[in-house]
Amino acid sequence: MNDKDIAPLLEYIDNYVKLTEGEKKLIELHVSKRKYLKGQYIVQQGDICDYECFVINGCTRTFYLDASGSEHTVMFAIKNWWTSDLGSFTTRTPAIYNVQCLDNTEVLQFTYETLEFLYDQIPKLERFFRLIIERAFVASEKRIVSNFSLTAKEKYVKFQSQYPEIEQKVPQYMIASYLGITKEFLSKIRREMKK
Amino acid sequence: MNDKDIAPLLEYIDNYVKLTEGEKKLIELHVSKRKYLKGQYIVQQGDICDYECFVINGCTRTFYLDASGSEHTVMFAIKNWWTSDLGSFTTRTPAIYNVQCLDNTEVLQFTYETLEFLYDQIPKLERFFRLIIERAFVASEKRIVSNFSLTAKEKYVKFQSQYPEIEQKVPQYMIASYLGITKEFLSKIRREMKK
DNA sequence: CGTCTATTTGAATGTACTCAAAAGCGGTGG
DNA sequence: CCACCGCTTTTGAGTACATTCAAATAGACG
Repeated sequence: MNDKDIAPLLEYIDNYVKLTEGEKKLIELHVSKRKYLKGQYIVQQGDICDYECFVINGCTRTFYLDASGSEHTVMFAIKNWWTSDLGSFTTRTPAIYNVQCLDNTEVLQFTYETLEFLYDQIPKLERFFRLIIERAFVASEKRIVSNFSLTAKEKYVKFQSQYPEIEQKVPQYMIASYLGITKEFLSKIRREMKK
Repeated sequence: MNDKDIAPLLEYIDNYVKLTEGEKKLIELHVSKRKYLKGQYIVQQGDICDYECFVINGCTRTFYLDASGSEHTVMFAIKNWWTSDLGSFTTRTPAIYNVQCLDNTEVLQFTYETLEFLYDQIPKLERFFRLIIERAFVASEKRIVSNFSLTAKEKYVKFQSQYPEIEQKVPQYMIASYLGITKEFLSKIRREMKK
Protein backbone atom coordinates (compact mmCIF):
# COMPACT_ATOMS: atom_id res chain seq x y z
CA MET A 1 0.00 0.00 0.00
CA ASN A 2 1.32 3.31 -1.13
CA ASP A 3 1.47 6.42 1.02
CA LYS A 4 -0.17 8.28 -1.84
CA ASP A 5 -2.77 5.79 -2.86
CA ILE A 6 -4.73 7.26 -5.73
CA ALA A 7 -6.68 4.10 -6.52
CA PRO A 8 -10.08 5.60 -5.62
CA LEU A 9 -9.51 8.43 -8.07
CA LEU A 10 -8.35 6.09 -10.84
CA GLU A 11 -11.35 3.87 -10.33
CA TYR A 12 -13.58 6.86 -10.49
CA ILE A 13 -11.98 8.14 -13.69
CA ASP A 14 -12.25 4.68 -15.19
CA ASN A 15 -16.04 5.04 -15.20
CA TYR A 16 -15.68 7.78 -17.79
CA VAL A 17 -12.47 7.32 -19.78
CA LYS A 18 -9.86 4.58 -20.11
CA LEU A 19 -6.34 5.57 -19.13
CA THR A 20 -3.12 3.77 -19.96
CA GLU A 21 -0.73 2.71 -17.20
CA GLY A 22 1.58 5.53 -18.23
CA GLU A 23 -1.18 8.07 -17.91
CA LYS A 24 -2.11 6.77 -14.49
CA LYS A 25 1.50 7.09 -13.36
CA LEU A 26 1.62 10.64 -14.65
CA ILE A 27 -1.43 11.58 -12.65
CA GLU A 28 -0.03 9.91 -9.56
CA LEU A 29 3.12 11.93 -9.98
CA HIS A 30 1.30 15.25 -10.12
CA VAL A 31 -1.57 14.92 -7.73
CA SER A 32 -1.02 15.52 -4.04
CA LYS A 33 -2.75 13.95 -1.11
CA ARG A 34 -3.63 16.08 1.86
CA LYS A 35 -5.30 15.59 5.21
CA TYR A 36 -7.43 18.31 6.72
CA LEU A 37 -8.71 18.34 10.27
CA LYS A 38 -12.32 18.85 11.25
CA GLY A 39 -13.06 22.55 11.03
CA GLN A 40 -10.23 23.44 8.66
CA TYR A 41 -10.89 25.42 5.52
CA ILE A 42 -9.77 24.20 2.11
CA VAL A 43 -10.92 27.44 0.51
CA GLN A 44 -11.82 30.77 2.08
CA GLN A 45 -14.07 33.40 0.57
CA GLY A 46 -11.82 36.13 -0.89
CA ASP A 47 -8.78 33.95 -1.50
CA ILE A 48 -8.01 32.49 -4.87
CA CYS A 49 -8.98 28.84 -4.85
CA ASP A 50 -5.79 26.88 -5.47
CA TYR A 51 -7.12 23.37 -5.67
CA GLU A 52 -9.57 21.15 -7.37
CA CYS A 53 -10.12 18.41 -4.76
CA PHE A 54 -11.28 14.83 -4.99
CA VAL A 55 -12.54 13.65 -1.61
CA ILE A 56 -11.15 10.29 -0.42
CA ASN A 57 -12.95 10.28 2.90
CA GLY A 58 -14.49 12.69 5.35
CA CYS A 59 -16.96 15.44 4.53
CA THR A 60 -16.90 19.06 3.41
CA ARG A 61 -19.43 21.76 2.86
CA THR A 62 -19.27 24.73 0.55
CA PHE A 63 -21.05 27.82 1.79
CA TYR A 64 -21.49 31.46 1.11
CA LEU A 65 -21.59 34.17 3.75
CA ASP A 66 -23.87 36.97 2.57
CA ALA A 67 -23.73 40.67 3.39
CA SER A 68 -26.07 40.27 6.35
CA GLY A 69 -23.92 37.50 7.81
CA SER A 70 -26.09 34.48 7.10
CA GLU A 71 -24.68 31.28 5.68
CA HIS A 72 -26.00 29.63 2.54
CA THR A 73 -24.83 26.10 1.88
CA VAL A 74 -24.05 25.55 -1.77
CA MET A 75 -23.06 21.89 -1.61
CA PHE A 76 -21.65 19.09 0.49
CA ALA A 77 -19.00 16.63 -0.61
CA ILE A 78 -18.19 13.15 0.65
CA LYS A 79 -16.17 10.18 -0.62
CA ASN A 80 -15.75 10.26 -4.40
CA TRP A 81 -17.10 13.78 -4.85
CA TRP A 82 -15.24 16.77 -6.19
CA THR A 83 -15.03 20.04 -4.37
CA SER A 84 -13.58 23.46 -5.05
CA ASP A 85 -14.74 26.96 -5.83
CA LEU A 86 -14.76 26.19 -9.52
CA GLY A 87 -15.35 29.77 -10.63
CA SER A 88 -12.40 30.99 -8.62
CA PHE A 89 -10.22 28.05 -9.62
CA THR A 90 -10.80 28.35 -13.34
CA THR A 91 -10.64 32.13 -13.61
CA ARG A 92 -8.00 32.76 -10.92
CA THR A 93 -10.21 35.29 -9.17
CA PRO A 94 -11.19 35.56 -5.48
CA ALA A 95 -13.43 32.80 -4.22
CA ILE A 96 -17.02 33.62 -3.32
CA TYR A 97 -17.43 30.42 -1.31
CA ASN A 98 -15.83 28.77 1.69
CA VAL A 99 -15.07 25.08 1.65
CA GLN A 100 -14.88 23.76 5.18
CA CYS A 101 -14.19 20.26 6.48
CA LEU A 102 -16.92 18.90 8.73
CA ASP A 103 -14.79 15.89 9.66
CA ASN A 104 -11.17 14.96 9.30
CA THR A 105 -10.98 14.78 5.54
CA GLU A 106 -8.48 13.37 3.05
CA VAL A 107 -8.41 14.75 -0.45
CA LEU A 108 -6.40 14.46 -3.63
CA GLN A 109 -5.57 17.89 -4.99
CA PHE A 110 -4.77 19.33 -8.37
CA THR A 111 -3.39 22.82 -8.66
CA TYR A 112 -4.37 24.93 -11.64
CA GLU A 113 -0.95 24.51 -13.24
CA THR A 114 -0.96 20.77 -12.65
CA LEU A 115 -4.33 20.37 -14.20
CA GLU A 116 -3.44 22.46 -17.25
CA PHE A 117 -0.31 20.40 -17.62
CA LEU A 118 -2.27 17.17 -17.36
CA TYR A 119 -4.91 18.33 -19.83
CA ASP A 120 -2.08 18.93 -22.21
CA GLN A 121 -0.41 15.57 -21.62
CA ILE A 122 -3.61 13.53 -21.40
CA PRO A 123 -6.31 14.98 -23.65
CA LYS A 124 -8.69 12.29 -22.41
CA LEU A 125 -8.85 14.24 -19.17
CA GLU A 126 -10.56 17.09 -20.98
CA ARG A 127 -13.26 14.61 -21.86
CA PHE A 128 -13.37 13.28 -18.34
CA PHE A 129 -13.88 16.67 -16.76
CA ARG A 130 -16.33 17.67 -19.45
CA LEU A 131 -18.42 14.64 -18.60
CA ILE A 132 -18.44 15.18 -14.85
CA ILE A 133 -19.14 18.89 -15.14
CA GLU A 134 -22.01 18.16 -17.51
CA ARG A 135 -23.49 15.99 -14.80
CA ALA A 136 -22.90 18.57 -12.14
CA PHE A 137 -24.57 21.21 -14.27
CA VAL A 138 -27.59 19.04 -14.95
CA ALA A 139 -27.92 18.35 -11.22
CA SER A 140 -27.61 22.03 -10.45
CA GLU A 141 -30.40 22.96 -12.85
CA LYS A 142 -32.60 20.30 -11.31
CA ARG A 143 -31.97 21.77 -7.91
CA ILE A 144 -33.10 25.18 -9.13
CA VAL A 145 -36.33 23.69 -10.42
CA SER A 146 -36.88 21.76 -7.19
CA ASN A 147 -36.41 24.87 -5.16
CA PHE A 148 -39.13 26.56 -7.18
CA SER A 149 -41.66 23.81 -7.40
CA LEU A 150 -41.43 22.12 -4.01
CA THR A 151 -42.44 23.18 -0.51
CA ALA A 152 -39.87 23.16 2.27
CA LYS A 153 -41.09 19.80 3.50
CA GLU A 154 -40.95 18.23 0.06
CA LYS A 155 -37.42 19.53 -0.44
CA TYR A 156 -36.37 18.00 2.85
CA VAL A 157 -37.92 14.62 2.06
CA LYS A 158 -36.24 14.64 -1.33
CA PHE A 159 -32.92 15.55 0.24
CA GLN A 160 -33.21 12.64 2.69
CA SER A 161 -33.81 10.11 -0.02
CA GLN A 162 -31.22 11.60 -2.36
CA TYR A 163 -28.38 11.99 0.12
CA PRO A 164 -28.95 9.66 3.09
CA GLU A 165 -25.24 9.48 3.96
CA ILE A 166 -24.92 13.23 4.01
CA GLU A 167 -27.93 13.64 6.24
CA GLN A 168 -26.24 11.51 8.87
CA LYS A 169 -22.93 13.33 8.81
CA VAL A 170 -24.15 16.89 8.81
CA PRO A 171 -25.79 19.05 11.52
CA GLN A 172 -29.37 19.93 10.90
CA TYR A 173 -28.86 23.64 10.60
CA MET A 174 -26.55 23.12 7.65
CA ILE A 175 -29.13 21.00 5.90
CA ALA A 176 -31.62 23.79 6.47
CA SER A 177 -29.26 26.26 4.87
CA TYR A 178 -28.72 23.87 1.96
CA LEU A 179 -32.47 23.69 1.46
CA GLY A 180 -32.82 27.44 1.74
CA ILE A 181 -34.94 27.44 4.89
CA THR A 182 -34.29 28.42 8.50
CA LYS A 183 -33.10 25.92 11.06
CA GLU A 184 -36.16 26.65 13.18
CA PHE A 185 -38.51 25.84 10.36
CA LEU A 186 -36.70 22.61 9.53
CA SER A 187 -37.06 21.61 13.16
CA LYS A 188 -40.81 22.21 12.91
CA ILE A 189 -41.00 20.15 9.72
CA ARG A 190 -39.28 17.26 11.47
CA ARG A 191 -41.61 17.45 14.46
CA GLU A 192 -44.58 17.33 12.17
CA MET A 193 -43.11 14.39 10.25
CA LYS A 194 -42.75 12.24 13.37
CA LYS A 195 -46.51 11.77 13.61
CA MET B 1 -22.56 34.85 -48.11
CA ASN B 2 -23.19 31.19 -47.56
CA ASP B 3 -26.59 29.64 -47.02
CA LYS B 4 -25.15 27.88 -44.01
CA ASP B 5 -23.13 30.66 -42.51
CA ILE B 6 -21.51 29.36 -39.36
CA ALA B 7 -19.30 32.40 -38.77
CA PRO B 8 -21.02 33.40 -35.50
CA LEU B 9 -20.32 29.96 -34.08
CA LEU B 10 -16.70 29.96 -35.23
CA GLU B 11 -16.15 33.39 -33.73
CA TYR B 12 -17.64 32.20 -30.50
CA ILE B 13 -15.47 29.09 -30.39
CA ASP B 14 -12.43 31.22 -31.18
CA ASN B 15 -12.79 32.87 -27.77
CA TYR B 16 -11.96 29.54 -26.16
CA VAL B 17 -9.84 27.43 -28.51
CA LYS B 18 -8.05 28.01 -31.81
CA LEU B 19 -9.22 25.86 -34.71
CA THR B 20 -7.44 25.23 -37.99
CA GLU B 21 -9.16 25.95 -41.29
CA GLY B 22 -9.61 22.23 -41.80
CA GLU B 23 -11.30 21.85 -38.45
CA LYS B 24 -13.61 24.74 -39.21
CA LYS B 25 -14.57 23.12 -42.52
CA LEU B 26 -15.26 19.86 -40.74
CA ILE B 27 -17.61 21.55 -38.32
CA GLU B 28 -19.35 23.38 -41.14
CA LEU B 29 -19.86 20.06 -42.87
CA HIS B 30 -21.53 18.45 -39.88
CA VAL B 31 -23.55 21.16 -38.26
CA SER B 32 -27.01 21.98 -39.58
CA LYS B 33 -28.80 25.27 -39.61
CA ARG B 34 -32.47 25.35 -38.85
CA LYS B 35 -35.18 27.97 -38.61
CA TYR B 36 -37.96 27.64 -36.09
CA LEU B 37 -41.08 29.77 -36.02
CA LYS B 38 -42.33 31.62 -33.00
CA GLY B 39 -44.09 29.15 -30.73
CA GLN B 40 -42.39 26.04 -32.10
CA TYR B 41 -40.73 23.58 -29.78
CA ILE B 42 -37.13 22.49 -30.24
CA VAL B 43 -37.47 19.99 -27.42
CA GLN B 44 -40.54 18.59 -25.72
CA GLN B 45 -40.70 17.14 -22.25
CA GLY B 46 -40.73 13.34 -22.59
CA ASP B 47 -38.96 13.16 -25.95
CA ILE B 48 -35.28 12.46 -26.21
CA CYS B 49 -33.48 15.71 -26.91
CA ASP B 50 -31.81 15.28 -30.29
CA TYR B 51 -29.90 18.52 -30.55
CA GLU B 52 -27.42 20.73 -28.89
CA CYS B 53 -28.29 24.15 -30.35
CA PHE B 54 -26.32 27.35 -30.78
CA VAL B 55 -28.68 30.29 -31.20
CA ILE B 56 -27.92 32.60 -34.16
CA ASN B 57 -30.85 34.93 -33.60
CA GLY B 58 -34.25 34.91 -31.97
CA CYS B 59 -35.05 33.76 -28.46
CA THR B 60 -35.94 30.55 -26.67
CA ARG B 61 -36.98 29.58 -23.20
CA THR B 62 -36.50 26.31 -21.41
CA PHE B 63 -39.23 25.41 -18.96
CA TYR B 64 -40.54 22.61 -16.85
CA LEU B 65 -44.19 21.74 -16.42
CA ASP B 66 -44.71 20.32 -12.95
CA ALA B 67 -47.29 17.79 -11.76
CA SER B 68 -49.75 20.52 -10.81
CA GLY B 69 -49.47 22.10 -14.24
CA SER B 70 -47.46 25.20 -13.44
CA GLU B 71 -44.53 26.29 -15.55
CA HIS B 72 -41.06 26.89 -14.19
CA THR B 73 -38.63 28.68 -16.46
CA VAL B 74 -35.16 27.17 -16.28
CA MET B 75 -33.39 29.49 -18.70
CA PHE B 76 -33.69 31.73 -21.71
CA ALA B 77 -31.36 31.75 -24.70
CA ILE B 78 -30.63 34.49 -27.21
CA LYS B 79 -27.92 35.16 -29.82
CA ASN B 80 -24.70 33.31 -29.02
CA TRP B 81 -26.18 31.16 -26.26
CA TRP B 82 -26.46 27.41 -26.22
CA THR B 83 -29.68 25.60 -25.56
CA SER B 84 -30.78 22.01 -25.17
CA ASP B 85 -31.95 19.64 -22.48
CA LEU B 86 -28.40 18.69 -21.70
CA GLY B 87 -29.31 15.84 -19.34
CA SER B 88 -31.50 14.25 -21.97
CA PHE B 89 -29.05 14.93 -24.78
CA THR B 90 -26.02 13.44 -23.04
CA THR B 91 -27.71 10.40 -21.52
CA ARG B 92 -30.22 9.71 -24.33
CA THR B 93 -33.12 9.67 -21.88
CA PRO B 94 -36.47 11.51 -22.02
CA ALA B 95 -36.25 15.27 -21.62
CA ILE B 96 -37.61 16.85 -18.48
CA TYR B 97 -37.72 20.31 -20.05
CA ASN B 98 -39.38 21.98 -23.00
CA VAL B 99 -37.44 24.35 -25.20
CA GLN B 100 -39.77 26.71 -26.96
CA CYS B 101 -39.07 29.54 -29.40
CA LEU B 102 -40.43 32.89 -28.29
CA ASP B 103 -39.58 34.46 -31.66
CA ASN B 104 -38.64 33.14 -35.04
CA THR B 105 -35.31 31.62 -34.17
CA GLU B 106 -32.34 30.36 -36.17
CA VAL B 107 -30.03 27.82 -34.62
CA LEU B 108 -27.06 25.68 -35.53
CA GLN B 109 -27.62 22.12 -34.40
CA PHE B 110 -25.41 19.21 -33.49
CA THR B 111 -26.88 15.76 -33.11
CA TYR B 112 -25.45 13.44 -30.50
CA GLU B 113 -23.69 11.33 -33.12
CA THR B 114 -22.30 14.38 -34.87
CA LEU B 115 -20.92 15.77 -31.69
CA GLU B 116 -19.32 12.50 -30.66
CA PHE B 117 -17.79 12.29 -34.11
CA LEU B 118 -16.47 15.82 -33.86
CA TYR B 119 -15.08 15.25 -30.36
CA ASP B 120 -13.19 12.38 -31.84
CA GLN B 121 -11.91 14.29 -34.84
CA ILE B 122 -11.21 17.55 -33.04
CA PRO B 123 -10.15 16.89 -29.44
CA LYS B 124 -9.95 20.66 -28.90
CA LEU B 125 -13.74 20.62 -28.91
CA GLU B 126 -13.70 18.60 -25.69
CA ARG B 127 -11.82 21.48 -24.16
CA PHE B 128 -14.17 24.01 -25.67
CA PHE B 129 -17.28 22.38 -24.28
CA ARG B 130 -15.60 21.76 -20.96
CA LEU B 131 -14.88 25.46 -20.69
CA ILE B 132 -18.37 26.63 -21.55
CA ILE B 133 -20.05 24.08 -19.32
CA GLU B 134 -17.78 25.09 -16.46
CA ARG B 135 -19.07 28.61 -16.89
CA ALA B 136 -22.65 27.49 -17.11
CA PHE B 137 -22.23 25.46 -13.94
CA VAL B 138 -20.69 28.35 -12.04
CA ALA B 139 -23.56 30.60 -13.16
CA SER B 140 -26.09 27.98 -12.12
CA GLU B 141 -24.63 27.72 -8.63
CA LYS B 142 -24.70 31.48 -8.31
CA ARG B 143 -28.34 31.49 -9.23
CA ILE B 144 -29.08 28.98 -6.48
CA VAL B 145 -27.39 31.22 -3.95
CA SER B 146 -29.19 34.30 -5.24
CA ASN B 147 -32.50 32.59 -4.95
CA PHE B 148 -31.76 31.85 -1.32
CA SER B 149 -30.31 35.13 -0.23
CA LEU B 150 -32.34 37.71 -2.13
CA THR B 151 -35.92 38.91 -1.86
CA ALA B 152 -38.17 38.78 -4.90
CA LYS B 153 -37.57 42.45 -5.62
CA GLU B 154 -33.81 42.08 -5.38
CA LYS B 155 -33.88 39.08 -7.71
CA TYR B 156 -35.86 41.08 -10.23
CA VAL B 157 -33.53 44.07 -10.09
CA LYS B 158 -30.56 41.78 -10.52
CA PHE B 159 -32.21 40.06 -13.45
CA GLN B 160 -32.85 43.40 -15.14
CA SER B 161 -29.25 44.47 -14.90
CA GLN B 162 -27.89 41.05 -15.80
CA TYR B 163 -30.07 40.34 -18.81
CA PRO B 164 -31.45 43.62 -20.17
CA GLU B 165 -31.92 42.23 -23.68
CA ILE B 166 -33.87 39.28 -22.40
CA GLU B 167 -36.15 41.44 -20.31
CA GLN B 168 -37.23 43.29 -23.42
CA LYS B 169 -37.92 40.19 -25.48
CA VAL B 170 -39.82 38.14 -22.96
CA PRO B 171 -43.31 38.48 -21.45
CA GLN B 172 -43.41 39.41 -17.82
CA TYR B 173 -45.04 36.23 -16.61
CA MET B 174 -42.13 34.20 -17.94
CA ILE B 175 -39.68 36.40 -16.10
CA ALA B 176 -41.71 35.81 -12.96
CA SER B 177 -41.49 32.08 -13.47
CA TYR B 178 -37.74 32.37 -14.06
CA LEU B 179 -37.41 34.22 -10.77
CA GLY B 180 -39.58 31.71 -8.98
CA ILE B 181 -42.38 34.13 -8.09
CA THR B 182 -45.94 34.58 -9.33
CA LYS B 183 -46.80 36.92 -12.15
CA GLU B 184 -49.12 38.83 -9.84
CA PHE B 185 -46.40 39.47 -7.34
CA LEU B 186 -43.95 40.61 -10.01
CA SER B 187 -46.57 43.05 -11.19
CA LYS B 188 -46.84 44.42 -7.65
CA ILE B 189 -43.08 44.74 -7.41
CA ARG B 190 -43.01 46.74 -10.62
CA ARG B 191 -45.80 49.03 -9.44
CA GLU B 192 -43.90 49.72 -6.26
CA MET B 193 -40.68 50.35 -8.17
CA LYS B 194 -42.23 53.08 -10.32
CA LYS B 195 -42.37 55.46 -7.36
C1' DC C 1 -64.06 46.24 -33.46
C1' DG C 2 -63.82 41.97 -31.06
C1' DT C 3 -61.07 38.32 -29.29
C1' DC C 4 -57.32 36.47 -26.99
C1' DT C 5 -53.61 36.92 -24.05
C1' DA C 6 -50.97 39.50 -20.69
C1' DT C 7 -50.98 42.58 -16.87
C1' DT C 8 -52.91 44.84 -12.90
C1' DT C 9 -55.58 45.16 -8.59
C1' DG C 10 -57.35 43.94 -4.08
C1' DA C 11 -58.76 40.97 -0.32
C1' DA C 12 -57.99 36.92 2.14
C1' DT C 13 -54.71 33.38 3.13
C1' DG C 14 -50.56 30.76 3.98
C1' DT C 15 -45.96 29.38 4.23
C1' DA C 16 -41.98 30.37 6.12
C1' DC C 17 -39.30 33.87 8.97
C1' DT C 18 -37.79 36.52 13.21
C1' DC C 19 -36.85 36.81 17.81
C1' DA C 20 -36.35 35.20 22.31
C1' DA C 21 -36.12 31.67 25.39
C1' DA C 22 -35.78 26.91 26.86
C1' DA C 23 -34.21 22.31 26.39
C1' DG C 24 -30.94 18.80 24.78
C1' DC C 25 -26.40 17.02 24.13
C1' DG C 26 -21.48 16.16 24.08
C1' DG C 27 -17.18 17.15 25.86
C1' DT C 28 -14.07 18.84 29.59
C1' DG C 29 -12.41 19.75 33.96
C1' DG C 30 -12.81 19.96 38.87
C1' DC D 1 -19.21 11.49 38.66
C1' DC D 2 -21.26 15.67 38.50
C1' DA D 3 -21.23 20.51 36.94
C1' DC D 4 -20.57 23.54 33.59
C1' DC D 5 -19.79 25.23 28.97
C1' DG D 6 -20.65 25.78 24.17
C1' DC D 7 -23.22 24.48 20.48
C1' DT D 8 -27.40 22.53 18.31
C1' DT D 9 -32.17 21.78 18.35
C1' DT D 10 -36.79 22.76 19.86
C1' DT D 11 -40.79 25.72 20.96
C1' DG D 12 -44.05 29.47 20.66
C1' DA D 13 -45.84 33.97 19.57
C1' DG D 14 -45.97 37.52 16.41
C1' DT D 15 -44.92 38.99 11.75
C1' DA D 16 -43.79 39.43 6.86
C1' DC D 17 -43.26 38.23 2.36
C1' DA D 18 -45.36 36.10 -1.18
C1' DT D 19 -49.45 33.27 -2.89
C1' DT D 20 -54.22 32.35 -4.31
C1' DC D 21 -58.34 33.56 -6.33
C1' DA D 22 -61.39 36.40 -8.74
C1' DA D 23 -62.23 40.25 -11.36
C1' DA D 24 -61.03 44.37 -13.96
C1' DT D 25 -58.01 46.55 -17.29
C1' DA D 26 -54.74 46.94 -20.92
C1' DG D 27 -52.48 45.48 -25.24
C1' DA D 28 -51.77 43.00 -29.48
C1' DC D 29 -53.46 41.21 -33.61
C1' DG D 30 -56.43 39.89 -37.27
